[in-house]
Amino acid sequence: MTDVAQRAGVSLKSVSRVVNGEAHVRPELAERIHAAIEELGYRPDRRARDLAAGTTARTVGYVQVDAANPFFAAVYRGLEDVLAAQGVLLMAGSTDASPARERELLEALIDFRVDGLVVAAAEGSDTLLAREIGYGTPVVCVDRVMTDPACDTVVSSNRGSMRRAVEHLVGRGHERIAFLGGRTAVWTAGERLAGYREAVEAAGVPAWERTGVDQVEVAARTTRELLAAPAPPTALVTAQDRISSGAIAALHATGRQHDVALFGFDDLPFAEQLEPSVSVVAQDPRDMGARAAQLLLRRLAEPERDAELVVVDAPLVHRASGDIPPVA
Amino acid sequence: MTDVAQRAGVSLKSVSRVVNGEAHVRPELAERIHAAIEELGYRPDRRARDLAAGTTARTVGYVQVDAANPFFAAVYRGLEDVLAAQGVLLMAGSTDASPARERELLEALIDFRVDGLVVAAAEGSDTLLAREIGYGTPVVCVDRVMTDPACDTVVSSNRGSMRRAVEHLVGRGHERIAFLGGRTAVWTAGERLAGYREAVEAAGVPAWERTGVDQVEVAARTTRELLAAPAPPTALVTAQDRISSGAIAALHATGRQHDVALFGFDDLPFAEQLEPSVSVVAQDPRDMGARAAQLLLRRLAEPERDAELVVVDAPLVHRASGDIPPVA
DNA sequence: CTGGATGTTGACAGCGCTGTCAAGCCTGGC
DNA sequence: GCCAGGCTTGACAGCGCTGTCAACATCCAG
Repeated sequence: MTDVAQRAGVSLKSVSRVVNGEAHVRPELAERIHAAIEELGYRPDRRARDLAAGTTARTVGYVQVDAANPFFAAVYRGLEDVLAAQGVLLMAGSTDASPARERELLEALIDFRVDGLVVAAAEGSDTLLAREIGYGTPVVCVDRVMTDPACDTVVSSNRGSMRRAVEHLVGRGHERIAFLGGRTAVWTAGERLAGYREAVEAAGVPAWERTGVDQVEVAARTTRELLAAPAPPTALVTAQDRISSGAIAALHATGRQHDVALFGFDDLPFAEQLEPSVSVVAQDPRDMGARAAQLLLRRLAEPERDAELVVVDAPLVHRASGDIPPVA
Repeated sequence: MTDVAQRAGVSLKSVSRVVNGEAHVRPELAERIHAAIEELGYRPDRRARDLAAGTTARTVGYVQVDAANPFFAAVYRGLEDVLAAQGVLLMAGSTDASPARERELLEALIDFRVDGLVVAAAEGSDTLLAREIGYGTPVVCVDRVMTDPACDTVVSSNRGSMRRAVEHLVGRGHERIAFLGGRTAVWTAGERLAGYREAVEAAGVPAWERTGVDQVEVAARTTRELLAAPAPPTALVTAQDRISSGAIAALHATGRQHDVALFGFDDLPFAEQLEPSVSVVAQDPRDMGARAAQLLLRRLAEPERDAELVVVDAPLVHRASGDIPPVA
């Protein structure tokens, strides 16, 4: 900037004025400055500007479990959809469910003085987050619920949708419905399990639970074990996309895909084209991201408002696999 | 920081020393400062630190077409895999193939003084990018090639792999092989088309090209049109995942999936479980991202080295759909 | 007990920029 | 011709931090 000022033969302040489009600069002078900027390829330093003006960086930090996972990628896109329109940039990182990494990320983001944080990482350093909320940093939780302190939150209707999916299976006459779910320490996993339990209890059919499944391969192996049982389940409920993938792979590999009903949580690519097509509870992660961004923006505008909980309805998408009847 | 210094009764510089773990601070003093930091919940401001120390922000900008697209999300993850280990944070944005948005993003990223840029957006403001390279900003192109000035680049073996896929189809006896590709202004789309042409010309079978297909729905419609022709293609080659998705949907919807051979570019979720399972050229975008990050890191270390072109081999994954013979 | 080496601390300038404020200029109305 | 009022410009301080350097304290060898 000093170079630009020198080249144009003006003071720093005049350059600053031109760069920021302030009024009160003689057109002739402005032109000279523009020329100097052009020749030097000058771009102002946002960090210095924000520091000097006391403005925030207009950036938002996004902490997710895994950027390559379609769910989180879609949330990211949803955030971006609304944030980019406001000129807000995203800084993001994956935790791979490691609390240490989450802590590291959160701290790095805070050190950069992001305007707000969106956290889509189910487990982890609640304490650090709680503290940060205490200091007034706007935080929105996605797909995770924090109660102390309360925090703006966006979640799907995990429990209710899962319950309805299981009820559908019950309605088709199933009595041996196995549930494959993730680690129950994860809030959403717990909710979905609870939905399953509500449904089987209400129907008076036995609960058959396998939790702690968090990889495709484990889901496939578990499915094979289940199918090999003397009285195997006639229906499978898979509590998230990776588990569905594993179960579908196992079902196809053993040729049982037309015999065992399947209801998955999370929509799947090619769910329509698979044979049988697969019934799912379809979350809309992009929408969740967009809502999270809106919540964040609103909190930025009104810091004192009460924490808001947005529950996005995740509808059932009925396809063939959920309508397979129980075999005798 | 001033608050911390006051509370601990020391100078700013001592706090700075403790925060940065410099030597030459009496343990007792350090402890007092730590206590003050703890009580005040102080976190240093990275922007101010970088500014004062003249260090870079240790951030990398990633410009992609669409964060929700699995290919770009995987590249992102690959970048993160190697960058996070170096304590480098990513700032990313989607362009949706809009040059204006790309320009905006690039400028914003530059204003934040990122250490380097990774660009995975096929079309766009080469001029701005070229200029930035001229100013010495490290830039790595992924899935796009820029020649003037040369720039570190990571691409798949687009042309060769596509040629081999078509050759495989030819080897199975196909003579009516239709190609569904994206907009040829996009470098990768052009390369894949070129690979197709090489193969059909060598085999002496007619070229049958449909380009400019860039949405799932368009791909599906085009596929239906192709199949409705008097002498429909006996094999389809789809030049990217979204086109494959559309073609597969159309094939299944019309019940022709077992009659028409299909070879797709980009691996697909459930490619194995679909019936028929689908043959593809499998790019490894996560690896591409990792290599891009390595290239960037290397250039950061040695700014003067020649631009490097990394071609990642994209192997053919033979499954059932590529082996369907031509119907008479 | 002295000198030099080493350890500890803080004052101060300055990173690139903006806010404040005052100085100098021009305008038009009387 | 004079002055109030507005326009244009730049000097300067300071955002939160670090580098430099000088001041002072402490230690040990001779």
